[in-house]
Amino acid sequence: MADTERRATKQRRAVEQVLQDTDDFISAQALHARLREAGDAVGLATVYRTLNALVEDARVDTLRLDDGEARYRLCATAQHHHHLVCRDCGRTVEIAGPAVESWADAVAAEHGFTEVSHTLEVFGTCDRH
Amino acid sequence: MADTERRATKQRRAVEQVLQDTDDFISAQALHARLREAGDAVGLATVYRTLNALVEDARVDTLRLDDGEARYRLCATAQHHHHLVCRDCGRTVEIAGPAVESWADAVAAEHGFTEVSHTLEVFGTCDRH
DNA sequence: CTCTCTGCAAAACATTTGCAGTCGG
DNA sequence: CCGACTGCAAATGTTTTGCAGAGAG
Repeated sequence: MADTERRATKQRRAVEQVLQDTDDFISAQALHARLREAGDAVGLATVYRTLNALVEDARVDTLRLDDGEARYRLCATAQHHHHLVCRDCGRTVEIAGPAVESWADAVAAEHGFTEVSHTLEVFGTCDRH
Repeated sequence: MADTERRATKQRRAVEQVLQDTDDFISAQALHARLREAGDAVGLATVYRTLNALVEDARVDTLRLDDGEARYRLCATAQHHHHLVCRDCGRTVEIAGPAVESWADAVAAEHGFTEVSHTLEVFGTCDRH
């Protein structure tokens, strides 16, 4: 059920288009709203379904903030990376942290943990809004 | 509203007791269920209210997983730290990562970000369940 | 044609809130 | 006593799902 063939429908393309045009993380609700303004009448349920499919295919990243709303963003690179997100304007920069990766692995191994993975997000206020 | 005096009620003590007895992260729902089994009839709303109060007072940590359920855990130390969580048994180890802290600050500054904060959680499979 | 995908509305959840009554200090 | 705290139920907000119909291949 991972890469089962997926149809190229109008609404799927519309969702991907919005993601493409958005450099920052966007919530499903916001994405849906944007589609409506753009004239594309895509159902909210479809937006969720499409988003979940994309996440499953590892084509988008998910970010869970404390407000209970999940944010989605198209992955620029398929490889593992982190994000530097502006608290105010939402601008996002993809960052790599080689040192962090190995540190996490090391610490985990030290405690007898294997199959290590991790999540790391950096937040801040950017100067040029 | 931060450290406004807080009353020591039976239900508050019950919630803290469960947290005390739980070394791992636990969801509000699970905590509530555990209270019920224990005979303490504490309302779910009260559990949430108490948990939020504790978070506000920085006495517990919050962790948002991808299942949309927030997990809570009593802080061992008041200072900033991260967690190494076992995917299978939920065992949690508090870890410190001085290098990560400074790295995050540096990278953020490099991109013109200030007021930097971050979240970092490490997951893995621990050998001794 | 067939079988997946979509829309809509209802359902399912987690969490919050309004309010009257309770109880700690 | 007084006001903060609680319980319950209703309200909220997000995400999921059931089902009949639409459209891609």
